Amino acid sequence: MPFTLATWNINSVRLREPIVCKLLEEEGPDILCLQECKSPVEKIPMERFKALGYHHMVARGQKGYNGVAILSKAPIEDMGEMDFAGLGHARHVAARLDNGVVIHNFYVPAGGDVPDRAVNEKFGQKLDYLTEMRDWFRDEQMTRSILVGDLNIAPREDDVWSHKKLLKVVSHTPEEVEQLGQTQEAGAWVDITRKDIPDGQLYSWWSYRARDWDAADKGRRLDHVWATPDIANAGHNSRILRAARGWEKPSDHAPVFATFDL
DNA sequence: ATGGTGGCCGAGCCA
Repeated sequence: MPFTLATWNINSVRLREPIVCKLLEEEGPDILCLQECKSPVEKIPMERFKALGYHHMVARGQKGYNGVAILSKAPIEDMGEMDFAGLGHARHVAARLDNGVVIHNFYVPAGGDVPDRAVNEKFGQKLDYLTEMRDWFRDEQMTRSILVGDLNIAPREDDVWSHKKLLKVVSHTPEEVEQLGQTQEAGAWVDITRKDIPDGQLYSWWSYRARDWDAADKGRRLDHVWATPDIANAGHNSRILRAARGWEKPSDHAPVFATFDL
């Protein structure tokens, strides 16, 4: 049975409840993975999502910051969470579908402004988080798994509006790109979005600070869908719903979709 | 070179 999933950094699930519902109604993914819910789990407006057919949720939350959730039409099993780099943040949760596929939903630390761990502790935490992800994937050797989320890194030159201008900007520095590459390699993860859309500029995030985000189009591809090699061939139909960036009271991220024939 | 916006909560932190 094929299923479609979407991943979306929602920047407050309570404030954005109307556009989460809009996405569920108009696009109807089987699974929606959210990041930056910025809410305790018990305050996520689950009744609204249930009314649209999404009766199941696996989530981790905290007050005001971070938070990840997996919404599903079909039952899912809570597979726990990891707390990398000892941050004590709600940045990961995993769920298993009936077909045995495990979905890992990540919100990797943004890393602050200065790309130097000697002067910016947050940048060091981001690198450490990725290192611990790498070590976990190396030790676990996962199969039948999908990894989605806001990884806060745009790895390719065509994942950003200007490779040259962003080389020293956190999210596209060579150090981060190298670290993300190691994390991806450790689990042999296949970038499904780029498998489906191999060429051309591709973004999932546009800053709130731009005068006209659409016209300026200074985007970055921070949000990712990866799969383990045993199921990577089942992934297809990747797309980024850019229109959602222009919805009422938008998130600064657009949802990323993929379908898996499994 | 700087400041631009937005969300958490109701100041200052985080993105």
